[in-house]
Amino acid sequence: MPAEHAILGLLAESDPGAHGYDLARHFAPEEPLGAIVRLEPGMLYHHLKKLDKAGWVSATVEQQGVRPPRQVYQLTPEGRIELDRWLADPVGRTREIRLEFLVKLFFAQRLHPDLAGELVAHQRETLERNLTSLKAQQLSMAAGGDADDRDRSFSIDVLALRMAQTEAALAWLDNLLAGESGRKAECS
Amino acid sequence: MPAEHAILGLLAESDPGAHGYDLARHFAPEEPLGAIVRLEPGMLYHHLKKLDKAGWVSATVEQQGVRPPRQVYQLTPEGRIELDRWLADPVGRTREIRLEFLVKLFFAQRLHPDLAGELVAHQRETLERNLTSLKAQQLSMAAGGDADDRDRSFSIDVLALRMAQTEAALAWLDNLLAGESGRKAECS
DNA sequence: AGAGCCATGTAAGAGGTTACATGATTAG
DNA sequence: CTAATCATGTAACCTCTTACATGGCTCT
Repeated sequence: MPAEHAILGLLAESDPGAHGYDLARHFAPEEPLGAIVRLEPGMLYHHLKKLDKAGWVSATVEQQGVRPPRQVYQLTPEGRIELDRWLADPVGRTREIRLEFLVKLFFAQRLHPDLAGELVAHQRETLERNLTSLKAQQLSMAAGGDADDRDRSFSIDVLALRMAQTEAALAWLDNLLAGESGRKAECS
Repeated sequence: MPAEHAILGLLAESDPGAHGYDLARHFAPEEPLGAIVRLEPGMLYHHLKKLDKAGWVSATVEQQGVRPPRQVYQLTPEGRIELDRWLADPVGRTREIRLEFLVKLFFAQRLHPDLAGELVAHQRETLERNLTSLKAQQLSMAAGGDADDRDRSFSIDVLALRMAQTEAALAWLDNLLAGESGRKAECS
């Protein structure tokens, strides 16, 4: 799922459009995007066909003599709408921060630099809600006595891990916001 | 992969063996194990067949009159060896802590309570190494100047997230160790 | 009488990985 | 001469998800 939106994002940045091989380069492991999402050529071409069928990209064939003809893809207006909707939508679970949110952030900074801060803020709120719910579960876990001691102590450890990971992500988001406004202030 | 080892772990705990439906109960979402790994019945039976073919479990059929016959599975000696090997082996990546390591911890505490602390210590070392490598990448990133500014600043943010998540996991592991030795001291 | 438990599975399909095929061109 | 680049894909193969089929039994 994040891979397809990453493709939409790349097409939004490449003005006359791009063909599969062009896009594949951005998913090489040394590129910033490839360091987050891995995408083999086979899957890339598969996704492009799916996006075409969904009406989010459109292809125009470009003949090239001896090589296979290039399919040059462009973002359609519907595709752009879908991309913007996706970019504004924070991820629901903490574990999705590492992949999907990073991809959103990557493209938000490029396509809507002024709205990237809003994405971060919304993501912060979502994680804050998750943290609250984890705290509630922790309380009910300490009280509720239908499980045996080993089970309860283990469940408490699990909750503690989830809370620690969520808190770490929240702190990172705060640093992001501080860093960005900091850089803005430097320039003014 | 963690699901199959969880099955081995459950069979190690159930003495005369267990059939699929028995095992499935442990993967219900309200059970401590089901809160970590989700496993639908279809996949469970599939895994049991795979484990049988691998020689890690063996099945004996138990007729039941009108209902479909029970396949009662038992852990084989090879299965036990594989389980113990897996239990002693820390996970390589921080993101595997949330799933695979928690399953290891769950069974380590039940099957080898005295070795659980060792697993945690080994996991700590592994994550510590990961953290060192992330720090090195961070340094080379700040120095290396072949990328444009946006790319570099983004890559730095990505590294900062990974470090924050790894540090959170390390702190949680430390609390685990402190908690366990604390509980041991209480009992003595 | 109807819901849900027991106990096994199959079937269909989505999604992903890995490896390969093509065949000229260009760089070391 | 060898290897990589260009540019597309296909094929085989896993894994996982979702949903369903069976059919008697027990609880309310």
